[in-house]
Amino acid sequence: MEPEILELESFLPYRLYRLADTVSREFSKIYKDRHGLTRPEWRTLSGLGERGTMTATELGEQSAMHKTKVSRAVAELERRRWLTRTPDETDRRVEHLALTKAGLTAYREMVPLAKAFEQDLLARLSAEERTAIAKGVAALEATLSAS
Amino acid sequence: MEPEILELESFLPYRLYRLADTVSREFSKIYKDRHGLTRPEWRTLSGLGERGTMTATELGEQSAMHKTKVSRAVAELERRRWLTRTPDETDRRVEHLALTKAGLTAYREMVPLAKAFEQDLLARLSAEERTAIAKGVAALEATLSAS
DNA sequence: CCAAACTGGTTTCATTTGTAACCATCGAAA
DNA sequence: TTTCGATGGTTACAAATGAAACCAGTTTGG
Repeated sequence: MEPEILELESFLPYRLYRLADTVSREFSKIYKDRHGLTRPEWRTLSGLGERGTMTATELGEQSAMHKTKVSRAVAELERRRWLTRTPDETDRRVEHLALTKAGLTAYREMVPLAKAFEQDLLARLSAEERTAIAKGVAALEATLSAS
Repeated sequence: MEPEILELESFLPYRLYRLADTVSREFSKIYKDRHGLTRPEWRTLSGLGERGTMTATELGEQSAMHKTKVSRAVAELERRRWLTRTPDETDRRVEHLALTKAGLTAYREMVPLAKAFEQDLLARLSAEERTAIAKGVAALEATLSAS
């Protein structure tokens, strides 16, 4: 074990990134092929589908996107008429976003595909491995959100 | 549990991506602040520092980068005189890349910082949590490289 | 009240990225 | 051999991203 060498293969930040990149790339094929969505657009669709109504700021918090990404994704989904904006009654800076019928249809079509993707991935692991990844990821999330 | 809703917060691809993004962003500050490196440049430096000599293709495989990223990173490090290219004797398409003294110095400066970063991250977890993340990530890596 | 600081959201501009086309070289098969 | 498909690597172009400036509206402290 030479101290001056870093083994990239076992370096956690690198491994996490590569893993997430691979999984995310694979999954993105689904919404890209299906609807030509970008990741920010998919997350926006997904967030609104799940929660019903959100503001752009809330969307950014929920899905860990920079506000410019949210802004552009919302603009694109609006252009497709997949969502509408409703001005807030009391604060005129704020807009409440919600999916249209068309947006909801697309979302409902995506949900089973997303779940199937996750299931397929997890099905290749043993029960202990599934527990391990869940526990490990949760632990890291916890420390990172704390700091 | 409504079947038509996807909970983004517990969706593995999303969680992995967010986690990796957060960690990677945090870590990138180190090499960005220090040397103004991009991620592909850091990986190239790191790969060559670890292995000594590699071709661009090998670099791409080792660090999971598309060949255009490798190409550009190598060009930049060469511009800085952190690496040199040596034509292969028998195959004139291939170049063997190696760090110069300056490149090696930068690498050696980075290694302890990278290790400290990883240690700090892992130190916030319990022993079981560390085992869990290692096991879980390894299991996912294994199934993904298999498929 | 009113100025200053702040917040929600958009736009601009420079940088990074991905895709595909490309050039040169190599290897295999006819 | 010649030719044709694969391979190492670069480049060109379009799309995605991040940082910072920006606009409008809101809050706060004097």
